[in-house]
Amino acid sequence: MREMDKAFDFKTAQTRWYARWEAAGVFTADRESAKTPFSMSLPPPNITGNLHMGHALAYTLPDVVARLKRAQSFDVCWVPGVDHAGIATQVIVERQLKEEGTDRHKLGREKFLERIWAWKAQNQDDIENQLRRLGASVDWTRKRFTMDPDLNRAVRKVFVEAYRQGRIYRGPRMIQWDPASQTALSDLEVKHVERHGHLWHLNYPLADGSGHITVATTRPETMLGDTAVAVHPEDERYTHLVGKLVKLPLTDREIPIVADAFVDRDFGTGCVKLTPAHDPNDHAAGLRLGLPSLTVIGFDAKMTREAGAAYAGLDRFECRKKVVADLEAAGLLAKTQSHTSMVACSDRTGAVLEPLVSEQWFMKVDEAAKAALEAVRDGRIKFTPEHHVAVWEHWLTNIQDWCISRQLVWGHRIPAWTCASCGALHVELEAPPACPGCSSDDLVQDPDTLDTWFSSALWPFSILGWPDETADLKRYYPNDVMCTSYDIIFFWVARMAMSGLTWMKEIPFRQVYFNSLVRDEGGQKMSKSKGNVIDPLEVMDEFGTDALRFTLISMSAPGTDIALSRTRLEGSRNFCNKLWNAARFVQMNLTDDVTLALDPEFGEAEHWMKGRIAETLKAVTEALEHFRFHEAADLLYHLVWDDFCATYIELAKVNLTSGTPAQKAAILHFLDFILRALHPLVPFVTEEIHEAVVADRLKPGEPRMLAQRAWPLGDPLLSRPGGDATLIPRFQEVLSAFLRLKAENGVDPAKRVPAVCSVRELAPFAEAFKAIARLESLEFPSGDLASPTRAVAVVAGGTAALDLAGLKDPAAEKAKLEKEKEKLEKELAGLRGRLDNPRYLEKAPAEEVEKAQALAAEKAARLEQVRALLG
RNA sequence: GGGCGUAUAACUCAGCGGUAGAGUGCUACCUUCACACGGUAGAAGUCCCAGGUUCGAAUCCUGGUACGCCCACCA
Repeated sequence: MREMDKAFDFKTAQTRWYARWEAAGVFTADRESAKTPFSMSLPPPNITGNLHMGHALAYTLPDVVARLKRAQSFDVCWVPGVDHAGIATQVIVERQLKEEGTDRHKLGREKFLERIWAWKAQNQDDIENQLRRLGASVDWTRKRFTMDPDLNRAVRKVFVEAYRQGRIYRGPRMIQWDPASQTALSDLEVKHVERHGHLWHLNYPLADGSGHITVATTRPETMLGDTAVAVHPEDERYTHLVGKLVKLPLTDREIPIVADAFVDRDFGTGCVKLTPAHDPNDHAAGLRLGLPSLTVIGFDAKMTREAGAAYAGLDRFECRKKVVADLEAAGLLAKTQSHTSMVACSDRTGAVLEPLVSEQWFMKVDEAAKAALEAVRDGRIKFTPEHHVAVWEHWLTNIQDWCISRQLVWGHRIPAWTCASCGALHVELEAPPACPGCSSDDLVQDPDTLDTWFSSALWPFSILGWPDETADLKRYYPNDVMCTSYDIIFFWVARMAMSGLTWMKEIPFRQVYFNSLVRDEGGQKMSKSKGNVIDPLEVMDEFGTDALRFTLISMSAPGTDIALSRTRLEGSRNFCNKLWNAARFVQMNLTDDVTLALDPEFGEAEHWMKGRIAETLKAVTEALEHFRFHEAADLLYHLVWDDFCATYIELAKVNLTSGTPAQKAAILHFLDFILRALHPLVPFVTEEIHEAVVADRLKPGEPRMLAQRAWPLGDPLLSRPGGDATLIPRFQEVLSAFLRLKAENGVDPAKRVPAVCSVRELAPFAEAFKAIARLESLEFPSGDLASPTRAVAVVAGGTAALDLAGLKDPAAEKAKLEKEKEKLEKELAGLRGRLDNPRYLEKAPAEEVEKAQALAAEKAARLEQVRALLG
């Protein structure tokens, strides 16, 4: 048996074990198994980067669940994978090309794609290895990439079916255009950012020369594309002008003044310029009123020829300056106000978006949204924490059609072909050899790709082999649990629900657990620009993976964000080390004949420890099954530190060093229970200890690796009858009293003094008292212990005292007793107040009253002792 | 403009109807034969404010206040 080091060396442990688990197939699901299946899908990380702290949390929590379920004898299928991350990936590779002095247009579509695939291969390996370092117990034999050929087949299948059903359509519509990445975006990819700008008041002269009308705008450059000015139909200030024409400044056009109820009379001047080509509101109004649309800004965010010779080719923001200057020069700038507004920006590139009309593909989602709403309302899908339901309801009831086409190269290519000769559009699973209409073979595939989330939406079933009816699909769909971050509830969770219900006719998962967001020590969101990012890879190097996991788990109270701090990480590392050293101490004292096959011998301490483990295991199981990870971590922390290390091992030291094999077997069993209970949370340190201490002492037939051992809840040993559960807490109180008396009287803790105690039931613990509190002797006499040389403390059921002779500090003792008396009197007064209230006695549950009475009796007894000692 | 969340010890957070808790930090002491990534003892809280429900409220309700987040086309 290997000797254990003085401190837990996590670096070697965490590289050794994952490879062994994986090689032994511990994480491989078995579709032939007779066990009950339990399935999850890993939210696929983007191939664009390293694991960040959000991933660490989002993958640790389901790993706890997976390891628990595996131990509870479920056939766990947790499928991992990575996401191609359309825009993000393309932006990164394009940036690399730029550094090399080239770009994707020079390279050409095919070469560019090759380049991205090569980059992807490297990154995928990296991120997969980072997942392994984290300990994520996923089934690598089933790993997927969102652009794998069979996932592409699923995407094409959905696209073609949806098109045939009329759920997918193509058409010119106003979309949000990102000039930086040169693609359309969906509404979800738009972030509204507060920007300080101006509100310019512009005078538009009336064509008949009878004055002017003043409009207010934040985007003066768009005035070059105005096709009307709108006022509210009931705005008396302007009704007389409706129908008149104004002369649009800086152009030679005349445009009408129209009335529409969408105008807010109280904003600006109450007159709004209408630019149907460049504003979603104006676009809608233009359609309502039959106004022409004039595109003055192009896809490159530069002004078009339509903007006029003076402005064509200018960047939109340059043009803004020029338009303002020109209007001012013409005396038409009435006022410039500073103004703060929410500007639509790309979530990905940060660029200011341009609303533009263009030909795009859209998906109708109203029906699917209803189904998804229904599934949550009727409880088929449950959310933890539940408050996310409100957000879900709001978004899905106001959902708009989804713009799914992207003008990107990296992604699933849209399976649509246009005939170059007859112009017919064909949406097919495979490229048609010739146009079914005119037989021309000159078919051109749509160059666009699909929104990344289109393939993500199919993830829970596409990874199991859909559209084929595979055995995996039958067994593992729907998933039991989906653990993910709430910031992608719309992007991903809602869309998975909608597509699952549409294509599988069945929910994709029964339970969604939304994990928290990880923030920095001060509660700030981590971001590169703030420089407060804590890198999980570095944390794993410095504190160990187990410490990182334990910290995240212990801070994962549902519904609150996590402020990750160094001190918490240190605390978790210390905890792992504490466990390690307790195990090391046990191991040092075990002889080869001590095994888990021995029938252990229980004394009072063992009965108590057994009870503590049994209670804790029950509570931990309950907590984990309800996603109260922090509660499980807290319970186990105290079980290990307070109960096992501080109390039990101290009491068992005699047995441990000189006991019989049967007595030592009890200790071994307890350590074994603790390792099994902690393994889902801190797999590396527990496996390492298991190897060093337990693996050679297992019962015949038990798996040698902890990762394969069973969850210990319900083990017969934990319900062995016997023992007085109150004895150990009373022992602890008396022990603590002895130690305190030494401290209070300024006695060196190492000085051995004679002691007495009136609680005679504790006599069997005399040796433990003497060893731990370092007493010279300990008697359990009957009668009054008080004496001038004794320092006395009141404990439950009696008194405990040290014979200090000249060392006693009477003043300190008196002060202490006075303080205790005050406290007891106050507590007793509170209890009496309650118990003397007839309405309390009448209305409170009997159980409560009894508890209060017992407590009052105990306090009264103590108070009496204290008073007696004070004389 | 809507919606959600959070306010508890110096810090970070649990608890959420029946004697105020943890970790870290702080003070004093301890090189006790598993662990100084340790041990012992201790100090430390009008549980944001104001009302209400209740025998009883940090916990439930109402209204404030302060932060944080999400959604939304007011030019």
